[in-house]
Amino acid sequence: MFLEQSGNRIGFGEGFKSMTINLKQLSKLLKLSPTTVSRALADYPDVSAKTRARVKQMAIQQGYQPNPVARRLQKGKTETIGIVITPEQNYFSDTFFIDLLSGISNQITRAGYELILGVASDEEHEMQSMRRMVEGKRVDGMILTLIREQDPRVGYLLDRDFPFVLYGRTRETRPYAFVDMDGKQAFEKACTYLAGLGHRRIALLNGEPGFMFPVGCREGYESGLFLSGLELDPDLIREWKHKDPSQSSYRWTLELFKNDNPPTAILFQTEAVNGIFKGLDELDLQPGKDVALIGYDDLEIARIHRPSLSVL
Amino acid sequence: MFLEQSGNRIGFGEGFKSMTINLKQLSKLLKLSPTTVSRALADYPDVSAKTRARVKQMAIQQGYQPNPVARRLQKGKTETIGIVITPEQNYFSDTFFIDLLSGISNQITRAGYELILGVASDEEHEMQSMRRMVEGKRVDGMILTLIREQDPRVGYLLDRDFPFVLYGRTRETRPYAFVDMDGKQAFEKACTYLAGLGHRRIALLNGEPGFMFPVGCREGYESGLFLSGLELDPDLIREWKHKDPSQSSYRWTLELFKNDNPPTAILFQTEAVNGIFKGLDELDLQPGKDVALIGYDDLEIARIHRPSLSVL
DNA sequence: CACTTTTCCCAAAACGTTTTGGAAAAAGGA
DNA sequence: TCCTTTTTCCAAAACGTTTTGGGAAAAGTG
Repeated sequence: MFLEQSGNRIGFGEGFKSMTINLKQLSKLLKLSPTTVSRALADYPDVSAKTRARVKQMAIQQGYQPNPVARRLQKGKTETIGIVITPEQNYFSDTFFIDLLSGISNQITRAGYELILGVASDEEHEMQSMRRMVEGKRVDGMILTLIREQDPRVGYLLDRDFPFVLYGRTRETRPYAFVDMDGKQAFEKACTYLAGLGHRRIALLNGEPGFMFPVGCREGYESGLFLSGLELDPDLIREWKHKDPSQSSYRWTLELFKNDNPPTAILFQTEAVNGIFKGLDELDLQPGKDVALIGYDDLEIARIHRPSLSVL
Repeated sequence: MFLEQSGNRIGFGEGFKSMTINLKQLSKLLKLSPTTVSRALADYPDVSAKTRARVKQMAIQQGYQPNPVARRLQKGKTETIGIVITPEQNYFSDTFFIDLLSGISNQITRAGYELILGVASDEEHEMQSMRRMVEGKRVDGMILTLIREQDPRVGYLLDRDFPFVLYGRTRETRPYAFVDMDGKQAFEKACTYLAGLGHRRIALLNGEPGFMFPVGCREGYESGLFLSGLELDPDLIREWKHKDPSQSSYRWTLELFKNDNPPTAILFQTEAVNGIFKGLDELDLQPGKDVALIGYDDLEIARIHRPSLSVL
């Protein structure tokens, strides 16, 4: 990567002389006390409609915006939510992740809050980045993603009663807020659907343990088999690696078909799609013809992929 | 997407009763004035080595961390850098983007600063999100990405002397700070390299105008042709759409080979890689054999792709 | 009119730091 | 010893807002 630079060095450190107006200045302009102006803008009932209107108009005219830092100090809230993401995250999806971030950011902005971002390269830094936000009193709440089955962050936050939401789930008995996809239901449906089509050898190319989502997917798979009166065959279950979904699922695909009684269908998370297709290609098997495929997760790559996939 | 929730509603809005210690409390503990404690921690020379040590030890023992909000108010700095990203960004790369974010975040954290994130879905929201940060006095400086050839944000920031750095470049005569890749040099090299191998019909599958990077790439391509004594043939230049690199480059690939005198090599940004391969596949052309390919940008997908690419 | 209630406004305190402008004590110099 | 300099500390102000706790004027009530 070639780097260039133009112009003088720019000092972020010097601070920026705000040319914007102050509450005190605004109140002077209006010949009112700062109290009244503040309360007028906050729609308190103890300021007359007339002055409220006058204040608001002047505020707009002067482009007044209360200094968020001062407000936060007084209110004792940071009006900020923290999120720590991991480069690993990207392997799990392509546009999905940024779409998630986008939704979060929009809602947070709408609420007048701010989203501060930490990027951590491994579990240790994840924890460190989160503690910096929490103990440094930099945020009012945390959003956690890429949750592992055993995730010390959740215990940490619960222990100190710090507000948070999980995107995903973990093994923790105490109640907590989370948002997650129901992999169990999806895989159960997919499984019974395939069985209904006559498939008897349905393979599962699952994520490896460590995160929660493979747990649900496996549960759904097993329950789907059971509901369809099929036996579970451990030889038909394989787990791709988080670090390299493509390679590992490619290898497992090859291996699945070394079986004397090979699968006629494969269930998988979309992370594995590339590897599976590569494997089938090498085995001269036509996806959708020789082998039925059902993927899970609405990832962009699934939409682009050819031949097209059944995505649940 | 199925959503679930567990536990009671958690109110981010109530604020969080900090159980951490205060400067005043700490100073009381030390039987010193807040002034002295503050200055001791900041390594001012007007506090004796002995008390400085005592203060620091107690601070660590009590887990004291100065409240960043209060510090910011007093210092008149937000200690915060803003960045606005676009979902579009994701089409331009896969892990590359998060890697960039990661580097930025790490450096910013190291400096004790914070990174606040805005996600904007289009140009209008990009501007709006940036203005919110700048005029709302929420940041000391901005980082801008996905810069367009004509980018009103740059003028806006220059006009009000607000510190910023561009990741990319724009058409603007005033000096400003930026970081960018030298697409021109890369494409020139690639072009002369191919010409050296004997290629006479080198196609360019470039990004469409609107951003700066296709400009540099095209310049490099043209200069490479010139240096190799080749004529520029407009029929060999095509532009993929930002909105849909895969589809558009797929179509252009097909069209390139409808030419009476088709190309023997293609230069492209890696965004186009999927479309090109799909096109060549359909035309029964072997990449690397029937057509030489050189891609640009160190994207993860290029590493995974099979057959492997020459990536510059 | 005298009293109470309502309306409208404001001065002062508070949030938790850092900076300013000394002041007291200790040390040095003659 | 007396004066100057250095060392070490601190009280008060400041950052820009919101909240607290009234207070004065206006409006209602008998």
